[in-house]
Amino acid sequence: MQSETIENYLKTIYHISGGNASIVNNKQLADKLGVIPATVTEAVKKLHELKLVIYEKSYGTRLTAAGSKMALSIVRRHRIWETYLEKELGFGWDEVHEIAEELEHIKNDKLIKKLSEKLGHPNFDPHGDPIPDEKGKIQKSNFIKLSEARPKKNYKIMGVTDHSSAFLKYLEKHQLIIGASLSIKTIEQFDHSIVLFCKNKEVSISPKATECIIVQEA
Amino acid sequence: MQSETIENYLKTIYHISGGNASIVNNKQLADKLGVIPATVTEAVKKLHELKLVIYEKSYGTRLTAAGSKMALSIVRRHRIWETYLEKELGFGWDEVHEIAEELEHIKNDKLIKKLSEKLGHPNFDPHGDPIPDEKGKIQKSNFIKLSEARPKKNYKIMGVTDHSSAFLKYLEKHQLIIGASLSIKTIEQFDHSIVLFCKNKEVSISPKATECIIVQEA
DNA sequence: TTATTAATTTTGGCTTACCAAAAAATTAAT
DNA sequence: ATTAATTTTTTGGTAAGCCAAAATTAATAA
Ligand SMILES: [Mn+2]
Ligand SMILES: [Mn+2]
Ligand SMILES: [Mn+2]
Ligand SMILES: [Mn+2]
Repeated sequence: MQSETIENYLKTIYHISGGNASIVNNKQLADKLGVIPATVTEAVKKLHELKLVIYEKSYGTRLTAAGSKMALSIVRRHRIWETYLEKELGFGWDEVHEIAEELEHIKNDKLIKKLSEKLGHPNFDPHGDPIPDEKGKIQKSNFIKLSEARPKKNYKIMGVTDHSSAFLKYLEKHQLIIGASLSIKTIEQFDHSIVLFCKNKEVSISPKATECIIVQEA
Repeated sequence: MQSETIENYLKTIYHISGGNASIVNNKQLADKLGVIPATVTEAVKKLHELKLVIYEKSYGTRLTAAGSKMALSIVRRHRIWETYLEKELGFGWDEVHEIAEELEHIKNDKLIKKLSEKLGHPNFDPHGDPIPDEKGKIQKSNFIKLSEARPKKNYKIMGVTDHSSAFLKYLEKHQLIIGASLSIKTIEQFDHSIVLFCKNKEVSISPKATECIIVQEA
């Protein structure tokens, strides 16, 4: 199995399982990876052989300790590159994901070390996602989704879970960028859309969007 | 044919042909690419189909205009990355080639543009090799191999043609780095080894090494 | 000009990573 | 408890990129 393929599988398993090595099924993997489930079946069998996952037939797949370690290292590379592209090379936060998707596969520990160093060892990428350290440790946080926020309270935007250019541009338009402060005015009970104040303007955010914005109570 | 494979073939054809689209044979390609000639035969047939080379059976292969353009763009990416790794990230000139060998395949014009910009649009890489511009144009120079230098004259080291870590470390040991001035003391007629002065020290350089050092008359 | 050597191509085969379609198993709905 | 829908696996097949060995062609030496 080619290294880049392995890495994309491990990373995707990691992301779907939410970082806690919980079980992932073929359909989800197939969808995220853009292949059909039959292809996933073959792949996870091989990853099992490599002892990077535990694959139980007709049930699902989860990362082993070794697989988890590899996944974390790929996630680290991805997020370091995203941060570097934004901070050092002046790319927009909506542009970096796609490029990092390729750069993440360049395996040279010294390279990542130098990039991280130059950035002052950042803990979060431009989307607010935590960057695992060399050992794979991720900084804990009390972030919640905006959809879980309570009325009247104040929050700070810490990240996003949708990295698409369309979504990020939409956020920028409303000045809903990382670090911005906001307060919840009301939450519509019938459709869960949220009306909030940000930069002295009132904005109504759809439930789909509130699911993709990560905040921290201020 | 996968893009990375195509790129490595085109780049290698370009290098062997010395940049003038002259004919290249299978054996040379096979050696440089680390495959057997049979594999090259198959590959050049496909590249011919793609109109990137002209392949004439049992005779040889040369780049078309399109192939040449692609090759130049890969060479540009490679050398920009090498320069960036050395100048911005502090890698040694003996370390950058290997990493650039991977980075060169990331195709994002804006990325290369930003790197080049940050470096002030350099014309030469850490080994003294010219960096083609966005249009593929290469700066002309009057560089010669040290093996072609004349006694008594003074020269400046402009580059190397062997990028191996072993060779570059050997040069550093004798302070024969890019930009260094030297004068030729004598040239041994029987084996063509060269005795030269550099940094007030006399060094004898083997013919194999003089073939790999590029100089300019001072 | 033969004979020998070297380079090239052909043929047959392998592995990886994918897909399509059919079969089997699981899960959800009635 | 059946039926229907969904997910998963199996089976058969493809294209890319490689190799080994045999056959061909070209180049070199005798
Ligand atoms: Mn990837
Ligand atoms: Mn990110
Ligand atoms: Mn390469
Ligand atoms: Mn170079």
